[in-house]
Amino acid sequence: MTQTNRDRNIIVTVDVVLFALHDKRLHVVLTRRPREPYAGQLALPGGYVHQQEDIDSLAAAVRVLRTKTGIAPPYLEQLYSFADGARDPRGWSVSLGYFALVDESVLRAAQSVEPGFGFELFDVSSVPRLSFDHNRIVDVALQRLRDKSAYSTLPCYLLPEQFTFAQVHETYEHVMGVALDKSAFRRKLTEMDVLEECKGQRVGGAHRPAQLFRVKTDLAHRLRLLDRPLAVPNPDKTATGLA
Amino acid sequence: MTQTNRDRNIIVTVDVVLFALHDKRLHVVLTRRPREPYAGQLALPGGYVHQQEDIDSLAAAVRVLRTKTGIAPPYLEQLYSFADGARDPRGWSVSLGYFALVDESVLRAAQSVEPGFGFELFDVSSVPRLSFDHNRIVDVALQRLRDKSAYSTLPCYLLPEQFTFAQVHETYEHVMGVALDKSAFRRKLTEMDVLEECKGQRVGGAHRPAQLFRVKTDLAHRLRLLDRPLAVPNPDKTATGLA
DNA sequence: TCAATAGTGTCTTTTAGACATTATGCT
DNA sequence: AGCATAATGTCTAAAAGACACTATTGA
Repeated sequence: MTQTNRDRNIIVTVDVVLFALHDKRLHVVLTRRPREPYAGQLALPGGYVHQQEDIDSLAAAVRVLRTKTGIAPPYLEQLYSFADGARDPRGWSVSLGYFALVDESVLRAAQSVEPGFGFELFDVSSVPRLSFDHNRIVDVALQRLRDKSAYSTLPCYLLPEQFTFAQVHETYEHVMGVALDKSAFRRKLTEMDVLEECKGQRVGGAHRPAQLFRVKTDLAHRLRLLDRPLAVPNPDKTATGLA
Repeated sequence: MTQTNRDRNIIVTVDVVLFALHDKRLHVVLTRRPREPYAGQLALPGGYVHQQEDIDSLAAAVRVLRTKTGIAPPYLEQLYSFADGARDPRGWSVSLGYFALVDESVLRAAQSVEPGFGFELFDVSSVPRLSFDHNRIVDVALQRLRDKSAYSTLPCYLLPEQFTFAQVHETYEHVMGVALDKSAFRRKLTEMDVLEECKGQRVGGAHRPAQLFRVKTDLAHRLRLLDRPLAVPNPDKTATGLA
């Protein structure tokens, strides 16, 4: 009933699945492991919980992400915990999984600041084999992101501060992997009253310029839930390039 | 970057929030702590992960629940992980939180088998002060149960194998804390095609007997998600006795 | 004036909310 | 018979789905 002496320490880490859009496709941020096990292999940014520094697991996730990638994401939430005796060759271990979203520009800023460390971006539809059970963690995160996007403003965290309606629309389509009716989508977002116009306009080439929006300041950095999920069209219409 | 020697072991436990209906109200199963810290105080059924016995955290939750309460719930899922340096006086700790649902009859069976151990049932609307951060864990579990009930067949796990339509209806109302239109609710469940008739009837007193149903066998013990949440009526109609 | 994208309008279909009505058994 | 609960039907209102249409710019 009590913890016996023959039990080694249980390893406790945090691992973060950080998503961003790149080339209109959802990508994951990965790092190379600096040491054994899996030295040199790709893995999620992660590391041990430091009892002295980290007041809780969220703080640990923030610290690890900052240390390994230089990124401080505006959205970071606990995903799931992966805990068993087989996922780490060193013994029974717990990974406190987090998932995070950033706008691509934040990535570029971070990458230039710390050129030695570095991280790599991978399209979620072609993530290579990762260390430990990190492929599974990515899968769970992807699932969660897709599910939650259907009934929340979560995908807005993948956008820069100002964006056009077309961009939000596109972002939802890329994240959810389906085509969404432009009109219905706009109606929904308008009724929900989550966006506000920026008075500046912007041209998308040689055509009619689009209105810029931002997430309403009073609910910026607050996730807004829908009363029902976004309607997904009936048959097999899929967003460009995604299934 | 690596785990230093001055770090004590991180404590890793599982704690289970087990819900059941009793007297038409949602209750939580609590136990008394056999030793320090909080000896004799109420707490969630929980305990250390045993590296030798538990292949993963789910197995640990099952074992702990069986050991402490004699109950093997049909529904058990990971809830959230609570991990910080302050929740346990012994040091930095991780609680892998699970939440579970059972039909009341399972409780009665367990309680009579093991009269020494025992657990206590508390109405969720009047849970006393608990050990550690267990009140918070209960709150999170309640929230999750309510949220998930709105778009799934989760509350069916609170019912016995056979039940009437009125019982499912009532159960949803008690769990969600709102009155649901009987007709619309029935329509929804019928369209979803999750229930099947049992050929036996049953009397509810001196009146027309109700048809008994069970969850369709092909999806028994499988959670079924709705494409949209259950409609909650417009204004302030609340279920009997709940807000 | 044309190409190309932004943004709006409108019709149809579906689903939900409200509530009336019928059904069935017991005493 | 009459009551109490079970079960169904119907009307209305509100969303969603589909898609056509208008608007606005630069070339």
